[in-house]
Amino acid sequence: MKSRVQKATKTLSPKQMEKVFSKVAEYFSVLSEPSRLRIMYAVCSGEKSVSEVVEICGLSQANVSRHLMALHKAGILLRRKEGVTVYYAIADSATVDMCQNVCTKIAESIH
Amino acid sequence: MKSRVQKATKTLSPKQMEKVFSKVAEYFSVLSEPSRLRIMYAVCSGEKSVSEVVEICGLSQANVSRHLMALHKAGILLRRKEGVTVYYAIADSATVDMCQNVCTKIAESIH
DNA sequence: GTTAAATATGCGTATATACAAATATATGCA
DNA sequence: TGCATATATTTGTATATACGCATATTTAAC
Repeated sequence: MKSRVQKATKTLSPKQMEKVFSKVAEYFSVLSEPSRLRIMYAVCSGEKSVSEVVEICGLSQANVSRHLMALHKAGILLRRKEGVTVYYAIADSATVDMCQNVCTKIAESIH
Repeated sequence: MKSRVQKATKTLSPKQMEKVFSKVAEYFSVLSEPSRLRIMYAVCSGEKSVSEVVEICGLSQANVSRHLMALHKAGILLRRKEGVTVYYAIADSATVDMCQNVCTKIAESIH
């Protein structure tokens, strides 16, 4: 962590470092709920509407809506409105790759 | 996320999938606190004792102890006792790499 | 405008956890 | 044994947030 963070934050003050850590913590926080990971799993195969995610995940509409919004506000999902329907899609495949890696590692450790 | 997770979980039942998501959520949860990220930053440059981390991070001893323990229980840090001193070190450099990537991306996106 | 469908939001409750302060435990040494 | 140091834990309080339920908002069709 040190070298690359320092490279990216070479000119950052301790206060700015704190700000980065705070933002990174928020980012991980969004991914720290099983329901949201389920939703990510549903969306990562392709853009989905709220209703479709509700159908796939079996969660309540209110919860799905809120979780999708949280993922969107964190910059993890894109949001596109078409009529009354709202579609969400992965914003950055790097996030999905990261989740893939963690899931794989943990799935293996469970076996 | 789909292809690789499915590859790793090809034979997993929905219940087992839930278990994986639950574990992954716990994993991200441990990394979703600024204090713990600060501690990770301190430890990733090399094994550190609890007191050293207290000194570096400026957090209370009780908090550092608990955070280090949480990171250890999540499998992120190794724990080694030598006399009264307890040393913690990065267990898997992949975790640090992941934090590096996220930190870099977010540090760039700030300014 | 009225209605229906899709999505978002307000509110109350339950749960989780970070932190501070005090205390407990463990180890090494005289 | 007694004491000092290092680490861990307990307890209380404050804060955050997931969920269920009800309701509001938005848009399209009529």
